[in-house]
Formats: sequence, C-alpha cells, structure tokens
Amino acid sequence: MTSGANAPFVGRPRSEEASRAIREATLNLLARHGFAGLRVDEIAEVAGVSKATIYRRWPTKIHLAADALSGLPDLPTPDHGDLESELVELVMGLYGLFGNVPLADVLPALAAERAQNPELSAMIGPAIRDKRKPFFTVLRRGIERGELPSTLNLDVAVDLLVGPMVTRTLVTGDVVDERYVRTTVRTSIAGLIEIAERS
Amino acid sequence: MTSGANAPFVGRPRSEEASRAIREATLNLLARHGFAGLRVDEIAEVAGVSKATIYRRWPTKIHLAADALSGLPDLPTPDHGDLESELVELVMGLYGLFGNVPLADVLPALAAERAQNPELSAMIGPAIRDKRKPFFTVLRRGIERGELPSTLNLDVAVDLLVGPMVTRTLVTGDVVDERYVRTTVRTSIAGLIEIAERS
DNA sequence: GCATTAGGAAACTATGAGTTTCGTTATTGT
DNA sequence: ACAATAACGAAACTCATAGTTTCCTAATGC
Repeated sequence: MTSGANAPFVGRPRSEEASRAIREATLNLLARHGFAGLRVDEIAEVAGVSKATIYRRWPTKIHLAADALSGLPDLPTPDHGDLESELVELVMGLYGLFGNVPLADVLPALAAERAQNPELSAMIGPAIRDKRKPFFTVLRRGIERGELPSTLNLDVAVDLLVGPMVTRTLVTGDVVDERYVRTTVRTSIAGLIEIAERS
Repeated sequence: MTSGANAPFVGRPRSEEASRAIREATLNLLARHGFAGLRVDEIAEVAGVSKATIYRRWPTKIHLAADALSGLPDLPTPDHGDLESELVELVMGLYGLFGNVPLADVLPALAAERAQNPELSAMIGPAIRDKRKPFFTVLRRGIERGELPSTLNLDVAVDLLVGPMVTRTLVTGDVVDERYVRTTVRTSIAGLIEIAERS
C-alpha cells in the first residue's frame, strides 16, 4: 500500500479532483482512440496531471481503463409492463455502451488480460455484474407478473439474452439492430418458458 | 505485391517450409503465452527463421496470428442422430478451441482491431465462418429429420447456441461446463422451435 | 517548523514491433 | 557458365510507448 485511505492522514492528501479528471480523460480518449490507441502520456496531458500522479493511483493502463469503465453509469431499468420490450431495450442499451465507449474495444482487452491477472479480474467482476443487474430486476418482475416461471435460472437467462449480441459484436462482427435483438430476445424468452415448465 | 505467385518465377522462390514453421511456431507460442505475450522475435527463433522472412509474408503480428488461426482444423461434424447432443458437442468443441489456442485471448485482440482495419476483418471472416459451418450442417440435418421447423433462421440459431458460451468466456469470465452448455442449448432449441412454429 | 506524502516536470529504462542493410543462396532465362 | 532476380539469415537499427525515477515544490498533521 502506498498510502491507503485507512491509516490516519499523514502528509499531503491525494487530490480527488485529479483522480476525477484522470478517469474522465481516460473515458474520452478511450472513446476516441480505442484501447490500443490509448496513451498514458495523452491521458496525463488531457487531465492536466503528471504521469507520476496516474501511476501513483493505478498500477497499469489496464487497471486504469477498467476502473474508469466501472464508473460508467448503469443502464436505467425500463418499466413499461411489457417484458419483451423491456429486455430488448436493455440489450440495445448494452449494445450502445459497447459502441460508444467503446466497450467492444476495451472488454476484449480486459478479457484477454483477465486470464493472466486475477487481481484485475476481481476488479472488473463487480462492474460487469452491475451492468447485468437491471436484467435481473426486469426478469424478476416478469416472474411476479406471471410472465415467466418462478423456477427460471436468472444467470442462464441473462447469458441467453445478451449472448447473441455479444457474439456478433466481439466475434463475427456482424451488425446488431433492433430487429435482430427482438428476434433473439423473443426466442430466448420462449425457450426459457418452455424449458422451465417442462421440469 | 512483393512477389506474387502469379508472375512467372523470377529469383529464389519462397520456402513453403519456412511459412509452415512460422505458422506452427505462432500457434504454439500463442497457446503458451497468449496474444499479448506473443513476441515476433521468439516466433522467428522457434521457427528457425529470420524476422525479415516473417515480415516478408505478413505485414503485422495480428495478420500472422489471424492467418495461423485460420489454419486451425475445423470442428468435426458429429452425427449420432440426436440433435441436442450434437449441438452440445459442437459448442463444447468450440469452447475447447477457445481454451487451447487460446482463442479467448486472440479473438478479442482481433475483434478490437477489426473495427480499425477492414483488410484484417476480411481476412478473419472466412475463418470464423468455417468454424460455424458444422453448426449449419447439424441444424440442416435436424430440419430434414423434422426435429426443427424449416423456417428456422440458421444464423440467428447459431448465435443463440454459441452466444452464452462466448459471453461467459469473453465477458463475465464464468466457468463453462457441459451441464451449463446442455442447459443453454436445450433452451435455445426449445425457443427456436416455439417461435418458428408461431409464425 | 518538522515529518511526511502528493504533485509537476522531465529525464530515464525497457521492451517489442517493424525496417533496413548486407552478404549469401536458390532459381529462371539465355 | 553467367546474368538477373528475389529470398534468406543475421544483426543493427528506428520508433513508440509503458512504466520508473529523480528532484524540487506544495499541502497537510502534529
């Protein structure tokens, strides 16, 4: 530990403003250049901060990117009574994140590192879980309304719902539009109902 | 074009053996160190070749990795009469590729580059399509046997089948085992049947 | 005011991708 | 045989960038 917010204050405190500016600059540059084109020197420059300040807070560029992404706002939880529409909206929202940040660029880099780096993995886990949270909320409401069986495995359900979009984005590179998402979501729901009722 | 296999031979021909050795070394080192840890110098050393020889054939490390991956054997097409088992086998086979090569490491890197590099994208496309081909074969046989409706959208079906596995591997980092795959495959099939029949 | 830690600036190290040079070797055409 | 051509290995090279270090200054608690 370099300082730790725990031990009683000694010395000059870290500037929270600097941390904020660094995270913000990281997100901006990430969106503009992608992860491969993200340069720490440039982050420092844009944030109006020295590189040393950055490395005092985050051990590597990847940690920084992961942390900045964690600060991204979560998806709003839709609530208009129609399960399918709500889920389509969520998947499209997630896809929007992929395209804007661009997560489609960073997530892969993180995924690649994760295998080698458990600490980083632990850092990302919560952020990813947060992004999935609205799905759980919507699915649970669907169960309460009787649109979905109560025996549903929520984790599997979310994987099924977002899986096709993720595959197109990260693997095949095919286009994802609302029509496509509607199809996959509708199919997933039908399968989930069918299987849950069978058992 | 540097030489081109088209123009009438002039000068010393390229060694096919060298190309082979380079591709082989690339796959081995990829499996051992992942894409980030892949060093072109090391490839040259292991292949018993000079770096110049590598760069005479492939413009960048990514092109080389993509090409080496393209040469990976396609998945064998299972044929034991049970659609669900065949599909589970295929998804698990694909997952095995992800783990061994490790594709889970390279694919993301490629996906990240693809957006910036159309030429590379064109190079990878066919290889990915090849990996999906056995799925189409199995699904078509399922239709012929009457296990699946003939109105099925095959592309959507494959995305649905592999999507959950891909998501766990590249995004959440969760474990993928046969039990999980069986669940997602079974659910996808049920949904596909239900929806296709509805329309 | 003293100890301690953060901050900026800038020089620095290390690594690895991609290039270039050069002397050598395999091939085709005459 | 010999000229022309292009690939080969070896090794030196350039260049970009991540991460470190140094040095001096600024802010905080005691």
